Amino acid sequence: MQLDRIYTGDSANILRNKERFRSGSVDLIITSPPYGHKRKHVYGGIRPKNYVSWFLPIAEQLKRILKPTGSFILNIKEGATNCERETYVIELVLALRDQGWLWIEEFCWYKKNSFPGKWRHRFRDSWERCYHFARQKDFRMYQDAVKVPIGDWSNERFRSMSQKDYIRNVSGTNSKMGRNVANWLGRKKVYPHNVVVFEKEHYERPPNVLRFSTSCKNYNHSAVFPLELPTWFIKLFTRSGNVVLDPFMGVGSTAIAATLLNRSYLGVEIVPEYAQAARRRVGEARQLKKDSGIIA
Amino acid sequence: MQLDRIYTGDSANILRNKERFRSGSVDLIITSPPYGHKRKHVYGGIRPKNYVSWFLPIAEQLKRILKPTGSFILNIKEGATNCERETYVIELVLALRDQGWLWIEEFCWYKKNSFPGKWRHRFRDSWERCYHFARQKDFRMYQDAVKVPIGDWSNERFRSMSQKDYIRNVSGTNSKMGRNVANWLGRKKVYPHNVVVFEKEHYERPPNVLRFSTSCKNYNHSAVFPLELPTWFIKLFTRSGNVVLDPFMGVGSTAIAATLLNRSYLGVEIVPEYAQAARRRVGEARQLKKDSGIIA
DNA sequence: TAGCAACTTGAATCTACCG
DNA sequence: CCGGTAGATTCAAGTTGCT
Repeated sequence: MQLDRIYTGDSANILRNKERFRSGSVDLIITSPPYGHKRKHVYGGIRPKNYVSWFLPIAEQLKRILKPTGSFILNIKEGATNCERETYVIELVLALRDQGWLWIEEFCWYKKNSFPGKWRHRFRDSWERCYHFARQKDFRMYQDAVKVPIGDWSNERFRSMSQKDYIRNVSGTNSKMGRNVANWLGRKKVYPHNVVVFEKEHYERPPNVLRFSTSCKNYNHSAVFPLELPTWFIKLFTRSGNVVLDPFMGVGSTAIAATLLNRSYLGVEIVPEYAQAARRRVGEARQLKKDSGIIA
Repeated sequence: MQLDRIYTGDSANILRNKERFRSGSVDLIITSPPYGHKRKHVYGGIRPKNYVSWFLPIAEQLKRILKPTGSFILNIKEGATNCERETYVIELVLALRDQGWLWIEEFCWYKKNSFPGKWRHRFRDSWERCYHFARQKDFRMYQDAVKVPIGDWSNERFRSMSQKDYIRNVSGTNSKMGRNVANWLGRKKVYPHNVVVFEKEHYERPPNVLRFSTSCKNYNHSAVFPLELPTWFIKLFTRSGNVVLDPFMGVGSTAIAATLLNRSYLGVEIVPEYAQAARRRVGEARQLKKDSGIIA
């Protein structure tokens, strides 16, 4: 099996190739498939009512290719037809469970820069679903990899600790949750919570809500996701040297993120122009990394 | 039918009373029912596997009581069992559609003050679902009532990118939306479809992500939602003098919000102590409004 | 004063093993 | 092989001090 390749073709066919995509060989699948659309000319253009039956055979192959301890991240959002939200996405979740996938989580990707809405009965659609599926309960998850530095507040706060900071404060409900500020003393890194400052930009990243800017450069492709999105999940679910697969690669964000993080990638893209753009962009990213001497 | 009353009792029974809850009499139903729970001591404690069949008869009555042009807002979030998310919430959505409801929208309530936190295979849950259902396509919606000044919108949107970048980005897409935004950049005005013009001011249509903090004063109730949540939906879907129903009233947030906005309310609460607390809190709110001379 | 910034630990459930 | 039990695993509708 060759790594770091982007195949031009239809995932519904090409994923069945057991030499190119060997069973149990991939650590993470992350993808944003074509969404169901009423209008045929939009990218992909699977009809909502056919969506589940179109996706299931592909998911069957993905299950074969994924390592038993791997994860599958599916970025998707149903549209609205005739005033109603489509149901194919939630039907797909139930169908994937029937196929043997475990539905672990639904992350909310809150899109900071969503376009304004223009509908009388509907607001701007400013979030998408990122489903996390796994093959078995003990999938790999590297939570420490997404820790962030503790805030500057801690210096001041820890200097003047009050009596109450040293005792455990339990909530008034019977939830048994509590906090003890003294336990945070000396901590360098913390789990992601609300506002993360990164290169002077503020990103919000509470546990299962992700807030990134949408991509600035969209390469004439209507569904590019920002690098931060695959980056976050690649850090969370893989380690250096692991393999990441995107069966609907588009212009290659997943492959670029994987490359910058020293992971290998595999991709499939049906539109030749997109596949070509993806290969070029990955090459540029690899060069950039080499030039800058970054060893992640 | 008497208005501004909170009945102590079980919604599964009491909503069938056609004198207390007359057919087609309510403009908005907003509620946060007990979630499915494994733990018995938690409020409500309906088992996930029984949830849909428990809820459907109640929803049938809600459909009877709601005006044809009214809306039903359901705040809920599934938990996790044995490493997987429960499926009863998405099954409920499909079942409610079968019952004749239109699924209009799913708002994301992003709890911006949620704790960080993690378990071996899971981060802390920091968002909940707010489903919007309606009986028919032409439900009432007063978007002006929740408008946001356009200044905030442009500031936030362009904080992280230059306007030139934005034009370049947007004009690369084939979407019509892109041209609208590009136009807007040049003229500082947007098509009226994108922006609400109200008293000569331009307002953005809000997104379908709501950012409210969870309530901190819990009144011995483990699941109080913040006043902002019912307030926002009451403004959006009702006018002064309309009637709002909460069949799982808890300590009365919905009734308080309705009172402060000069709407009438109806409520049902099964726990006598909560019902009593709700009546007391509504009375306090009414008094407060009178004292301060606010006429909303 | 408003806003910010941070996990813990008990209990229910699951599983593996033993009688 | 089945059922019961002990040990392991999983999950949680949160607040509040400080600047």
